[in-house]
Amino acid sequence: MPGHRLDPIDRKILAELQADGRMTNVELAKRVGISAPPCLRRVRTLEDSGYIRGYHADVDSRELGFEVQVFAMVGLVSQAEADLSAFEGRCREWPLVRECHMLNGEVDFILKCVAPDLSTFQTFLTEELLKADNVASVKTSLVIRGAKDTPGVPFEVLEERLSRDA
Amino acid sequence: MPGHRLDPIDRKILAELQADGRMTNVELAKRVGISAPPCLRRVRTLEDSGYIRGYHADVDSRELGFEVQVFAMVGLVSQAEADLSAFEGRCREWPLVRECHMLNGEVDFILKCVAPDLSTFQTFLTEELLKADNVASVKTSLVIRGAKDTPGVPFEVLEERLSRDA
DNA sequence: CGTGAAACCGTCGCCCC
DNA sequence: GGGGCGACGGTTTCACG
Repeated sequence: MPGHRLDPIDRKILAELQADGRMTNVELAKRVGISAPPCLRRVRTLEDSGYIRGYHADVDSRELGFEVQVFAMVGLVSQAEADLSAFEGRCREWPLVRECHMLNGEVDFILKCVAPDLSTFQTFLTEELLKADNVASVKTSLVIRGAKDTPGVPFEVLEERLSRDA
Repeated sequence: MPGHRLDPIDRKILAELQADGRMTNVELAKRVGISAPPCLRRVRTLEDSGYIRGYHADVDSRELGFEVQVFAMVGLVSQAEADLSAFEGRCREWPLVRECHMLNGEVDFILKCVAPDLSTFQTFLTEELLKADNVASVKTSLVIRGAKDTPGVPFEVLEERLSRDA
């Protein structure tokens, strides 16, 4: 249900499951201060209403052999809606592209890519991305090192804002 | 090559837990073709050795009230290592900054930020980021819409590469 | 890596406010 | 409406072969 506001217990549940997605329900219930059955009911409701999209193990991509991470700024020839959608669809099919966001300003899209090595990425760049329909320009920036990569959302900011508005 | 210490069962475990981090151990064991106890031992080993950094619920930030997502390109005055580290440390303390990557090329850092609304972000931009020590320039791009945001790593690419090298 | 057993947990029905 | 209690079945997690 859109617009349904969450109470403080729901927000605590989301914050706890974001921090540790494998927490048992009894541990979660203890932390949010209710007993297990109603806690599980709340979690199911949050899942069904879309607040929780899923649960994922956070895998270390570098240790697994993905040593290259690249941001690519893409400009298109045509910005007609059908052409934007077509490009987005292509991005969804490329496994090396992990994120694709449409931006305002001079560039049309930003892509976050990973690859096992530079030559794999360059093959993708020259053979796939640059040859794709409607692509006018691509500027790539290699990630030299990662300084912060926090999954999820800052609940502290949300709580602060809610208490300020109250 | 990294990833070589992992056998096919370990890689299957990682792929399954990345797709569904709350999968029960018995279900996971069934999918990878071994019984539950050794499967759990493998998972613990993968956690301890850093291949699995953690488990997180994937929370819908927009539905929670974070309606603004921004990429910020930051140029610094000094690129001396101490100054780079100092800036990275500041990014880690800003809750609105979810990711901070050091790049090659004309810009020094790319930041991915979220905020409840534009005015919250603009306050952060003008009062925090632009006033921070050593910051020379900041160019921001608002995310108009997200087209793809896949957590994790493309295991398909890894498997293809391993079989090609074999 | 597999088997068995014990402790724990997820889940349901029912009762309460 | 949401929260608590109790019980059943499945799961986690040992020790051992």
